[in-house]
Parts: sequence; C-alpha cells; structure tokens
Amino acid sequence: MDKKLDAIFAALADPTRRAILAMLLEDDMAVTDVAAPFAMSLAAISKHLGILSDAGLIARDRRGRVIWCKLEPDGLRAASVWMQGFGQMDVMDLDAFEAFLETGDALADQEGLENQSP
Amino acid sequence: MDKKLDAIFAALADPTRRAILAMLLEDDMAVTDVAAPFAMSLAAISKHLGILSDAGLIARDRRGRVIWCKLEPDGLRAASVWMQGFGQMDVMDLDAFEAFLETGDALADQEGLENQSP
DNA sequence: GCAATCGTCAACCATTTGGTTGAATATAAT
DNA sequence: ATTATATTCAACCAAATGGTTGACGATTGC
Repeated sequence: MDKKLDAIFAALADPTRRAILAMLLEDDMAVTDVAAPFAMSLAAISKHLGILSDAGLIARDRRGRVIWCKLEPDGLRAASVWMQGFGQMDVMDLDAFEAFLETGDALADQEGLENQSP
Repeated sequence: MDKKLDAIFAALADPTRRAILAMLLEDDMAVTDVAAPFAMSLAAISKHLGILSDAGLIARDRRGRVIWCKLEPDGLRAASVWMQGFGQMDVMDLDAFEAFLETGDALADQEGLENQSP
C-alpha cells in the first residue's frame, strides 16, 4: 500500500517519464511514436513505459503489431490522496479528470498520427 | 528547472522520507527525535533529511547543538504546478498551506519536546 | 514463403541509492 | 578540563536505476 506511492513518485521522478506522460495527455500513442522525440533507444523507452505501467499511470493495449499507450485516468489517485493528507488542502478533482480523459478533447484528434485499420 | 521536479518527486518516492514529512507536519522536530521511530541509524536519517532539504521540502535550523527540522511551506509548489498542468485541475491551495504552517496548529504545541534555552 | 516492422527480452555496464560503521565536529553539562 | 550529547562526514557495501546492444517473437505486406 505504501509500495504504490513509492512506484508512483519514483515514476514521476524521471524527466523522460514525465515528458512521456505529457505527450500521452494530448494523444494516445504507439510505442515507436512515443520514442521518436527522445535521444535514446527504443528499448530504453520500452523500459520507461514498463515503469509507468507498473506504477499504474499508463495502460498499454496491443492492436495488431502496434502497442498503443494511454494514460490511466485513476493513476494519480494514490499520490493525490497522500498529498491531500499531507497538506490538508483541496486536492484535485480526479473524477473530473477521468471524465476529461475519457470523453474530453485530449483523445479527440487522434488522427494526427497514422490511423490503424479497425 | 526540471531538476527541481526530479528532486522533489525522488524525495517523495521513499517511504521513510514521506513518514518524516508527515511527522514534521505535526511538529518541528530535532534530528534525534525524527530518527527515534525508525529502525535505522541516525546517520541514515541524517542523509534522508539532507535529501529532503536539497529538494526544498524541509529546512534545518541549528539552535545550540540541536538541529531543528521544519517543513518548507513552499516546497511542494513545483510539483503541484506540474500536476496542475498535467491534469488541468486544481491541485492544492498552497497559499492556504503556507498560512496553515506558519500560523496554524501545526507548530503550536512544540513544548511537547524538550525546550531549548533561548 | 520471405522480408520488413513493432516491440520486448536478456545480458551487460556505469552510476545512483539507501544503508552500515567508525571517526570527527560542535555544543552543552559537570 | 573533561565528559556527554547531537549531528555530520567518510569510506564502504549491496541493490536498484537508466542506459546500451543484439537476439528474439509477433504481426504485417509483398
């Protein structure tokens, strides 16, 4: 139960992984496309995605030979709850965030990347 | 500027350090008293405090031979700003948090520990 | 069938991390 | 002055982290 927080904060502690999360906030992406902007190997990015996935911050979904990565809407909840207890302050509206991710603009213009045939 | 976030999230990724922060939320504490509940050496705790301090999450203030540790009210700001941008949501009211720390109950009953002569 | 693409796995490497112990420093108390 | 207390420092250690490369398994397209 503490392990979850460990994993989340450790995942957030790396700038590459934070950048990946920021990219996924705008669009679901294939692993190769996630890796493209970074000056490191695909295998390294694959490891980062594994860490983000283990922390519950993203999910990976295989479609054909392409694996699509997307944000896990509930992923930040544990961290937010801890921060809430820490600061005794208003924390974020995670339910609104989930709604935002699932129905909102973030995932709307996915055709910016190549289309996979359904 | 990214390094700051690295340091903050890395600091939060360790359960001992999160526990220390939770303790300091209730009271300013001397290093020895911080270390007391943990099953590790004082030197190890001293290192953890150094990491928290480098991350800007706590401040250490020497008074006599005792070093008092207290939360740095502004310490979580960068992390909160990042999360805010990430989720596009309210994260926390840090100004209220600062007010809470500086004038509120948290630091009020410090006489629970031994008094240092002024 | 055969070749190209997508992604992971395994082995390796250097660096960082989280802990230990023992010595060193600074202040306080007797 | 001596002794005790509070804390850090330095050297060391095992394990984890972040990266590399090359081989591998799946899937697609010709």
